[in-house]
Amino acid sequence: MISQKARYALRALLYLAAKAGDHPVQIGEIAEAEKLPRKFLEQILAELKKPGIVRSQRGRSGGYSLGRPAKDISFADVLRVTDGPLALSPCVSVMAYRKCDDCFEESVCAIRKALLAARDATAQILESRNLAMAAAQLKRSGAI
Amino acid sequence: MISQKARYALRALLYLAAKAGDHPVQIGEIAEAEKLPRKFLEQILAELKKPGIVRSQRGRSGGYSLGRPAKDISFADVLRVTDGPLALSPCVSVMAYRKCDDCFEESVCAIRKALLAARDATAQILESRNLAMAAAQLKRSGAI
DNA sequence: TTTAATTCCTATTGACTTGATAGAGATTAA
DNA sequence: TTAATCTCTATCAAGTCAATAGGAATTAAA
Repeated sequence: MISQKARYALRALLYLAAKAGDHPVQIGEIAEAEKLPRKFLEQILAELKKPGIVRSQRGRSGGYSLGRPAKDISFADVLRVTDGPLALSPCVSVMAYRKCDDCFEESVCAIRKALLAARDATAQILESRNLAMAAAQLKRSGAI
Repeated sequence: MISQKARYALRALLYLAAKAGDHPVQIGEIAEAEKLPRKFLEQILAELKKPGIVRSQRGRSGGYSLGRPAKDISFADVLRVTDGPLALSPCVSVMAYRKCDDCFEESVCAIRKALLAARDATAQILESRNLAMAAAQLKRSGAI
């Protein structure tokens, strides 16, 4: 299951993607519109800022905007920030590989082989879905 | 990521699948062979017993064996017991559907659509891999 | 120059989950 | 009868999750 943090992040980002104006959006507006806990959202946006998924403008009339085009921000990008690797085991993570603590011999591990296939399938989907697609979907269904 | 419990469960089950004798295997043997914490393994096998993944024989010369043919125990079956639903959100879980707490309108949720596709991809893989395949793999690679 | 509005940073907290450990009870073959 | 096993319940420390809090830094506008 994804974390609450991930849900909040995705909703905030979708809001930014749907708005897509020229000037930044204030955190208060996002929190109110999407009914997100404001202070928690601050932390989340701070994390999203590090890898450049959002960028911020400080001071009066500051706010947040997407760090790059919505079509270049995938669900995988977001979930990796909020929830860590997509993989079901560190030994099959592409972005954050690590040997399992008690692994005997990775190359013959039957568990690993199944988890690797699962990772590839999940990543293929989540990397192919981006914020632009999701925002367009929302518009089509009249939710915005 | 899968839990430690899931790893232990899979290793114990693979041990049973590879052994595949007629009489049950004692928990002490499994724990020692696979280097698993014995008392923790007890709890795990108890959980696997409820849905019939393993069955047990009590008393002297008792032990555990697979509850059905290894080819009929998928990775998905095991992970659902140890780690809960495969889905990334309750609203896309097939085996344990639940509406998200703060969901506005499920049918137009853009997040849900992506997570649903991810679930299907993951489930397709994990339901198609079973203990018999994994055990055969181990034998082929000479690990047993 | 001041002020007000905003993001930024760090600490804290309660509830829950994880990964065990412990010990006694129930069952059964020898 | 006994010894070897599974069964059940309780407990625990450490970590994670989902927030909340308060003030510092920054900037546009008055």
